[in-house]
Order: sequence, then C-alpha cells, then structure tokens
Amino acid sequence: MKMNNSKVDSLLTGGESGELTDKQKRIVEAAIEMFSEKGFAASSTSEIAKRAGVAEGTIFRHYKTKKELLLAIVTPVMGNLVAPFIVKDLEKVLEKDYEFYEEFLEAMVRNRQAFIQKHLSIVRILVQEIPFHEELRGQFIEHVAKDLYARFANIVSHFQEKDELVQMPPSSVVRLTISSILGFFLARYIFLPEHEWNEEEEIEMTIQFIMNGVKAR
Amino acid sequence: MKMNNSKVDSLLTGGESGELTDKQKRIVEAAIEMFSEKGFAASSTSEIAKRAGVAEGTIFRHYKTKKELLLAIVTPVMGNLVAPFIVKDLEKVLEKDYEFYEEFLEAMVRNRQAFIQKHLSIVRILVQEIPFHEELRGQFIEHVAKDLYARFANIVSHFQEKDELVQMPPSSVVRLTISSILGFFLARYIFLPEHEWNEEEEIEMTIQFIMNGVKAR
Amino acid sequence: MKMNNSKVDSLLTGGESGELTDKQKRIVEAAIEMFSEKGFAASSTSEIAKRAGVAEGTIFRHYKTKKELLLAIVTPVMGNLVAPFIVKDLEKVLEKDYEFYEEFLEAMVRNRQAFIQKHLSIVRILVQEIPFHEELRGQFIEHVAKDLYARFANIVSHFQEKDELVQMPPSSVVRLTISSILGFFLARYIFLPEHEWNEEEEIEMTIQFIMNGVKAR
Amino acid sequence: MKMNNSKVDSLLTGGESGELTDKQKRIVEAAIEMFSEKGFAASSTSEIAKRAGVAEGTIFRHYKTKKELLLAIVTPVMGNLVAPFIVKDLEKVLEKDYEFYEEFLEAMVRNRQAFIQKHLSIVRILVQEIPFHEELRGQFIEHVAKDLYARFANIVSHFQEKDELVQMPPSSVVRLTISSILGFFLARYIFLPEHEWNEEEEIEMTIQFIMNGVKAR
DNA sequence: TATGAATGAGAGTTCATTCAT
DNA sequence: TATGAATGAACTCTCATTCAT
Repeated sequence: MKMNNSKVDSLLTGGESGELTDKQKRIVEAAIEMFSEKGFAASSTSEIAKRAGVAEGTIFRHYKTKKELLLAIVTPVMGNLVAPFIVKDLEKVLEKDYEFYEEFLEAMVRNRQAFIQKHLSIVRILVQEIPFHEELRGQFIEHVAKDLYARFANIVSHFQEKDELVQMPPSSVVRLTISSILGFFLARYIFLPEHEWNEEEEIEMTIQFIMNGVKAR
Repeated sequence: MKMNNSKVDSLLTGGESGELTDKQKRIVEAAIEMFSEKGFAASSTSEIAKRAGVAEGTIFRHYKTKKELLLAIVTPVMGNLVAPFIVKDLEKVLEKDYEFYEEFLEAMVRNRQAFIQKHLSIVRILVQEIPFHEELRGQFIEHVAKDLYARFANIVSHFQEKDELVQMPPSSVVRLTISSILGFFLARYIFLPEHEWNEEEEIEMTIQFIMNGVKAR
Repeated sequence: MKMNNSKVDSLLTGGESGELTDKQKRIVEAAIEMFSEKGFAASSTSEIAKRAGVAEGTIFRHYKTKKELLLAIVTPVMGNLVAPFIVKDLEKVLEKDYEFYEEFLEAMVRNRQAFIQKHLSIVRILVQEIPFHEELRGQFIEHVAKDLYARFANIVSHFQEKDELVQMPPSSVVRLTISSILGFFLARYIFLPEHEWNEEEEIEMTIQFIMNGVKAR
Repeated sequence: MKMNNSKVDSLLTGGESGELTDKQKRIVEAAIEMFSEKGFAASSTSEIAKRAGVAEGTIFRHYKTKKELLLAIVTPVMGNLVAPFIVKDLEKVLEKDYEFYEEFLEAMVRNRQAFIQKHLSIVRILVQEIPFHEELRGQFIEHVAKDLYARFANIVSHFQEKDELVQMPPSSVVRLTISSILGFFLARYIFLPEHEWNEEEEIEMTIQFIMNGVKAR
C-alpha cells in the first residue's frame, strides 16, 4: 500500500498542507492518473477506488459526487496557473525587476513551463475537460481571459511607454504572445508529448520569434 | 422529423454523395452534435438515436460499435484537414502561383479557416478525442506530423532558396508558423468560441507577426 | 456460393426430394451446423443467414419463427430414428428373418449406427434440445418411449417364447438392451466424440455383453 | 422473500459453509433453477435476479460474468461427482472392504445415485452444457475420462487378479460397466424423469446384468 | 472515518421478426 | 420469391451513488 505523502502537494489543499488524509491523497492521485489517461467521463469511480486502494464508498465520503472530485483537482491548479505570475511577477515588472520585455517573457515562460511540467497531468485534464463543464469554462474565463489578460495588457503598456514594443493595441500583443507560447506548450505537452523535443532551443526560438513580431522598430 | 439531406456532405461518404441513406445521415448528424457538445464518452447511443429519430438498433446496423461511428465521422475530416493543401497548393506554390511566402500563408490560412468553419463540430471532436484514442493519434501523427510537416518544410526551403525567408532550420520555421496559426485557431474556435473576435484583423496580424519572425533580413 | 444439393437429403422434405429450394437447403444446412455447434438458443438467425448466404428475411419467408426452423430440422429425424426399424425390421423379425436375438441385435445396432452417423449433427441437436422443448419431448415420448418400446417388447416376447431369452419382464430386457446401446452411442457420438474409438470391437463387445445378460440359461 | 439458507450446501462454497452471503445463495439457487429448466443460453440474468429477489447488478458484483456464475455452480459438482468415489472407495476396495466386484458395484451405484439425486438440477445443467463450453469439456475429460477411468481400471484389474472377473481388457470392463450405469442414470434422471420408475428393482437388475457380462466363467 | 454490499438506472449491443421494395 | 433496412425489446454488464455496519 502506497504511503505517498508528497506527490499531491499543498496546491490541492488550498495552501495548508496536512489537510488531506493519506487516503484522500491516494484518491486524488488515482483520479488524476485516470482522468488524464482516459478522460473524466470514461473514468469510473470504482477503478479510481481500486487504484487508490480504498473502498468505493470512501471516495464519496470525501467528495459528494464524481464531478466534485474533478473540480477539487482542477480548480486550484487553474487558479495557480495564472496566480503567481499575476501576484509576484507583475510587481517585479512594475518595480523594474525586468528592464526588457524579452527578459520578462523569458522569466515568465520558464516559470510557467516549470509549473506545467510539475502539474502536467492536471493541466492536461483541465485542457481536456474545459469544453464540457460550464463551471470550468466559467472559472477559466474569469481567471485567464479576464484577470491574466488585463494584467498582461498592463505590462505590455508599460513596455510600450518605454518604447520597447511596437505601437499595436496591447490586447493584440498579448494575444500574439500568448498564442505563440500556448501553441508551443500545447504541441509540446498535450498533442505531441511523445515527439523528441529540443526544449531549450524551441523556447529560445519562440521568444525570439515573438520579439521580432512585437518589438519597436 | 428532419429531412436534412445536405448538412452531411460528401466528405463523409468518401466523395460520392448519395452513399448514405437518409437515416444514416441523421444518425451521423446527431452524433456529431452530441459528441462535440458532451464528448464521445459522455454521449449515449440511445440519445443519439432519439435525436436522429431512429431506433437505437439502427445505429448498430450501420456502425458495428459506437467507436466505429466516431471514426467514421472523424477520419475523413482528418484526411481532408491537410489533404487539399498538400495536393493542390503544394503544386501551386512550387509552380510559382505564389511569389511570396506571405501570399502563400495568406491563401493557406484562409483556405484552412474556411474548412474548419465548415466542419467546426467535427474538428472540435477531433481535437477533443485525439488524446484518448490510439487510432486517432496514429492517423494524426501520420497525416499531420509527418505528411504535412515534410511538405511544408519543402515549401519553406523553396522560399529560403529565393532568399525570402531567414536562414533558420526549415522545421523551426514550420513549427513557429504552424503553432502561431494553430494557437489562433484553437483560441478562436475551440477554447474561446464565444469571445467576440475581429477575425479579419486577427488573421492579418497573425500573418504579419509570423512574417516579422521569419522573413529574411 | 455453395451449390450443395445433396447434403440435405429427402429426410427433411418428408420424402419427396426437390421440395426444398436451393436457398432453403442452404438455410437448413447452416442452421444444422450452428444449432449443433452452439445450441439452439445461442444461435442467431442473422448468423445462420450469413452462413447460408441468404438475407435474414429469407429465413422467415420459409419458417415463420426460429423455433419452426428447429422443428423442421429435428422432427423428421426423430421420426426416422425409430420408424424404419419399426416398420421393416419388425416384420423381418416376426417373419423369422432373424433366427436369434443376437442376430437381430447386431442388425439393429449397425443399422441405427449408420443412421446416427449420417445424421449426426441433427441427432446431436435432438439430444441437446429435448429437455427444453415440450413439443420435442412429446414427440420423443410418443415415438420412442411408447412406439418403439412396445414393439421392441413384442420382439423380446417372441424370442422368449422361443426360449432364447431369460424369463425376465420384457420391458426390463428392453430397458437393459437399449440403455447399453444408448450408453455406447451417447459416449461415442455425443459426449466423447473426440476419443479414439475402436468401433467394431466396442460394438461386438457391447452385444456380447447384452447377450450375456439376457440369454436364457 | 425466500429465506432459504440450507438448499445450497457446502459443495458450492468449497467446503466451509457460511462463505456465501444470503443474497449470493439466493442468486445461485435461482440460477440453478433457471439453467436447468431453460438452459444456460436461454436464461436471462434479469430473470435470475427477479427470482432471487435481488437487483440485477448484485449478480455481477459476485460473478463477473454470467458464464462465471455457471462455472461457479457446475465446477464443484463436477469435481465431487467422482472425487469421493476416487478417494474413499478406492482405498476401501484395495483394503478389501469389498470382497466382490458386485459388492463394490452396489455400493458405488447407490452412493452415486444419492449424490445425483441430491444435486440433480446441477447434474442436469452439467450434462446439458458440456457440449457448449470448452472449459467444462476440459474439466470433464480430465476428471472423468482420465482420473476416474484410470482408477476404475485399477480396481477392475484387482478383481481380475482375484479371478472374479472375465479376462477382458480392463478398459472394456470399465466402459461396459459405466455405460450401463450411465445409461440407467441418464434415462432415469435426465431424459425420462417423469416416467414411473421402480428404482430398487432397476438398479438390482442393472447390476445383475453387468455381472453377467463381466464375471469370470 | 471507512467499508463494500447493494442498488437500479442506463450503458452498448444483439436479437427475432417485420415489411416496403 | 428474396431482400436487407428498420425496429424496439431484451440482452449482459457497468455505473455513480447509498447506507447499514
């Protein structure tokens, strides 16, 4: 019987570790495994229970429904997908920790890559299930489309004022930047994860590519 | 009872229309609707039958299993997603129908956008189900990752020889081009379809953005 | 497409050959194959149709129900299982074609063995389905348990009067004789058909065995 | 609702009674009833559930498939059909508990008759389903055709050495003995159970009959 | 708190039978 | 006469969820 008490980290507990019992952790881990392998709808609670080494009933003691289990897994990651960036980096940027957009981009991409890598399975679940669950779509739009977008636009404005970036609507710069990065992340981690990637080089190229498209001339 | 005999076009019949009976068409349409709304696993054959206005058994007379129905819907689109581009446009490009990479890009993006728009639901299904079905992943890799990639790289080489494009490995130019375009398409049609998009402008910008990143200096 | 026009012989037509169309014959053959392999309940009309190379509907044009098809196959054989014996041999016996019980036994066993061998599949179906179909049980009891039994007992009486057989109730002589022979046939053709049998020897021994048990002392 | 907690005895539990829950017992009983009445293929799990007074799902909680239910019922009886005879009686015979073959025959027949009578329905299922299930045929051949046959032949040799039995190949003595007994049992319990039988007398006669056929002269 | 037997609705699939062609 | 698309009931089996222990 697994005694894993580190794989599911504080992310899922809302910050204070130790809130999840050992069995709860095993349930969450098993669910993450299955959801990301076969999708939410095709995963059965009975197999999750089996993989977690708990009784079927135990799952429902902790999560009223199967869907609640999904949300418990996916919601905190969705928040953190953008949260740290927003909080920390935004300040850093405005406090001139980053003198150039490229520097900021570099830091952000690497930071988000690390995050995605660490929570790969959950991010995969998130991407796969968003189209089918209103709640997820709602959260996603609020956090990403609004929050992140707005703050990111601020940052872009900041660098435009410093004449580093081309005078294009900030929203467009953001869109282009994000979709280039997202394009890479999706290809790298979701659609073609088995392909052999030269990550370092690809990232560098992607950033250069973006810079060529948005730097002031 | 619907009498739709045009929505499911020749794509699904392998070219010659009229191969699908009226009921078969209704089954396919209902399935496309449901699969793209709720996902394959969460769609039940009984509801597909109900929506199609046929008996449940009728579905299985035409498609041995639910999965075969999925493949019958998705496979031809997967082929056509890249096929026309490959066959027609490749020749056009090499026969100098397009003098500039930008011209070619423009034509290709618009052509593929039209295709995606026309078969939006099916493309959505494709994107959503690829991670869960080996057959689909296999087809996708063969068609897109290999076929399209290789031919696209040829085109890029062609324009590099004409000194229009930067001297970067063709595969990287391809990757960057595709992931920018894909990034847009995914955002536009899959992840944020409800957002109000100024398509014309976004496409133009995306192309400009790509050109900035890849044109010879 | 099979053009078999000899395998299903006149037995199934009620005597006059040519009554069954080519398709009908193929249906009957396919049904015999399947019923004896998988049993009546586990055989589907659709597979019978496939094996016969006809449309599903065609079966029901000739036989109103699946059960009627079973009866059409099994009934004539059931009749003939005992009929010829009764008619011809009974007379022969009484007209002293057979001077000794052993002679009669020998002739009967060989004759019935030939019959069973020729119609093995159908006999197998008969044995397997009798417990589940009242009609069959009814026919069987009437033909075998009554008809054959009664006539057989007459024959035994005949030989008892000639002092060839022990003075035991004729019904018991019949029962012992039949169950010894049946025991052999069941083992040989139904339960252990794959076992390597030395038929000639076994039959001889079985008859000797019976004779030892029933001959006058 | 039946509260039968004795009909399904320790045979099905592997020896230790109390291993089957009340519902499990009811399922097994209902299944035995139905299988022996209508045959395995023609019995539906939904009707078994109804007769057992449980939900259909409950059946599949205890037996993964319908076939597993069949095997769970039939396998232990198949083993016990020959096992006790082999173990106990063999020793008894060789340790001269039985001085004469006839004595041994008598004991064996009565003992097996009691067993068949007690487990009649299951034996009926066994006989009916053997032709359609490889597993059963395999078990049957191993247990009966090999095990029992070999040991029985030993016993016959034993009595042949004592000059009680005719000098015929032991395998033939066994075959004749068994098929006479089997012929009686099949007629008595499987094919013509409704006929009025004078059991005592029939058995006695059968044994006499066998003895006449096999005793030394 | 944790269990796992039990549930019954509903899953995908097969079936014997019908009927318009 | 023969077809095979169509049916819908019934099939075996799985599911998320409940609840007595």
